[in-house]
Amino acid sequence: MDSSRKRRSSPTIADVAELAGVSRAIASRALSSENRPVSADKRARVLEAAEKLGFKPNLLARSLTTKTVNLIAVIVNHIHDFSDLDLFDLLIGEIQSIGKQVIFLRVGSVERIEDFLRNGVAYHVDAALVFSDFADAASVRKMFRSDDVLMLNGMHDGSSPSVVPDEAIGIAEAVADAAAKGVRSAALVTGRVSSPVEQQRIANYKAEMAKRGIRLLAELRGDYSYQSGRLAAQSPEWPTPDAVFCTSDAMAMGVMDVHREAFPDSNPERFRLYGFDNLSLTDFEAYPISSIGYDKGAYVAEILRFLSDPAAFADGRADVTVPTFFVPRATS
Amino acid sequence: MDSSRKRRSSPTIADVAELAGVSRAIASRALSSENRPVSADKRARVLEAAEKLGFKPNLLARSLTTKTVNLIAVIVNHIHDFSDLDLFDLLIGEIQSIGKQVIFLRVGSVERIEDFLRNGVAYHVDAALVFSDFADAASVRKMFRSDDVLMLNGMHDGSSPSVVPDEAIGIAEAVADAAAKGVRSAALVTGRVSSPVEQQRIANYKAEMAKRGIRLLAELRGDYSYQSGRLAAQSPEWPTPDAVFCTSDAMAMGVMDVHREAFPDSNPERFRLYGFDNLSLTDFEAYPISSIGYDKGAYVAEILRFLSDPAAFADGRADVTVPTFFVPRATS
DNA sequence: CTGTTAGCGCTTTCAC
DNA sequence: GTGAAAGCGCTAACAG
Repeated sequence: MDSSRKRRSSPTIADVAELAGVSRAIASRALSSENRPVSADKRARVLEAAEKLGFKPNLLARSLTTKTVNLIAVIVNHIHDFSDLDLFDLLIGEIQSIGKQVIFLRVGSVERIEDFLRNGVAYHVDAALVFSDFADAASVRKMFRSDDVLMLNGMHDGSSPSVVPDEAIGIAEAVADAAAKGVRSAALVTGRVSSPVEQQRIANYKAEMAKRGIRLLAELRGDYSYQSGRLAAQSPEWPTPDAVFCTSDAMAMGVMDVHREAFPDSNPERFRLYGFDNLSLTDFEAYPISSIGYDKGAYVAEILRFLSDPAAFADGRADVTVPTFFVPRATS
Repeated sequence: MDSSRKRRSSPTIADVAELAGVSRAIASRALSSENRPVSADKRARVLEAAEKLGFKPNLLARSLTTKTVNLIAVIVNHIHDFSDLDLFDLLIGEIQSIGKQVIFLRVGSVERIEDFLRNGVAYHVDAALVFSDFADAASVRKMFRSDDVLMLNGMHDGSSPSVVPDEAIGIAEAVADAAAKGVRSAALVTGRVSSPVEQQRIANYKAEMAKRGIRLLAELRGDYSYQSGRLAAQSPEWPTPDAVFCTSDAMAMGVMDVHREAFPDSNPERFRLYGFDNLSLTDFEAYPISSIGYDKGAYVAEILRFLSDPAAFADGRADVTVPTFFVPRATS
């Protein structure tokens, strides 16, 4: 009579134990992925019972005792900030392959961060991967009550580790390529300068250009978007440089289209064009833009290394970098 | 002496209650978003204590009793299947705005689905949104032990509701546009025909073409990608049609590039070109492809309507549709 | 190896 | 209004 309790909701481990004729503890052990001590026959009985009942553990309940949820928060800006979709496809796949799940937090502004902080959703994740540059490490640690925060937005304080592409390498290669081809002057089309990554990127370009004796004729400010690239190219301040360096491929596409339009038959091109990000788009024939990229696999591998042992990762004091490289295409 | 327990981990509701000098039950009620009965002064004391301690409720523990986690699973294929990023940006934002979070499940194949089924991660979500066409409704319901499954992949059984763009409308408009411009013959470049959505899409094109007296000269099979569009256009079977209908914008881009290359000066174009998806890419000057799209806001609104009251949504027996429309651009 | 016993942090009866 | 107490489903001691 009492065995008919738990009518409608899904079977619990207690049901499995009862059916198998063992204690809950034994059932728990038999079902555990780790190798807990259980006699062979009881394990078999438990497994059979679980199968028969269609038992699925309640991971929330489990996490209450184990203090681990197998949930990773990925914090991004608006999603079109993903300069590279492939990266996230790879990342999510890899995270899943180590048995964890990804919970996406889209944080389009500083206020939203405050919002989450106040309402406290999605705490208790095992770790947080921060791509959004609206969040600093301290805020995120506070937000998730966790020290396992990996900064991927170019920011880092002393306490949280970070992984960043080493942009200096690719930029040096690109500028060297230009110099080798006789470029003496250039324009720089930039993105949101509020971002520390962007500031560093611009500084790298300037340093390399100075080193190679390339004169900076103008610095046009965009926002990484195609439209902002178009606007820059149409701006009255637009100079007549030997080369144009854009801090995003989308902006380079905009620049390219404006000039295709203005000088439909210009052949050879009026300037050498360099983008940044190495979007898969640049493999399209209409936008064969030389760019700067990095090995997504290596990058994700570092992230996974962090996830599988955050403490060890942080131990390596310095922030981890992944090298970038220049990818020549038709526009240079 | 005992008040110093709970040293390092985050404060629990018991800590708050203790500091406020009330019982845990009172603290729970005072902190609840619903209006539970608590005297004003105790509520104030609790709120103050919570603030002071930086208390954040453990949502997992809460969900153990409330049976609701405020977690929505979004199940996708590989991420580049997102024919439209904007959609997911919008979707995640909206879901967050109703206080829920998104957990992303990337399921690249049927085997992966089985995998999840066995390991049973991420159960107990409140609802699942299925974009992946590797999962049928029954599997997903089983997978999540939940009836609150919304099919967005074009599949549906009798039990789970669905939302789909009504492609017939936009396709009819596109074919009508072609017919009005004197198109008498056409080629069709298709995607993965294993997908039911694609099958329906193709059927729609054929029906409309028949209706308008447009002859189908060839049906080339691609996989939605740019490269497959290029391949189709280079195929020996490529006819000389008045128009080319592609079931994705990316394929149309590939077709366009191949022909730009083959006939650099062809002006007017040798055929009218129609894509599908209305990618934001088609706003780029280099790919001004006429396409078929739908209102993402309306689509997401329907999804949200489901999320806020799944039972009511399912009540309206029929599957919900969102109209598509033709978006003319330079290529038609 | 096994079962009993405590909880994890929170909400919710149910009496007062 | 309030608090004591009973769980939610699971795992982790601790004795046997």
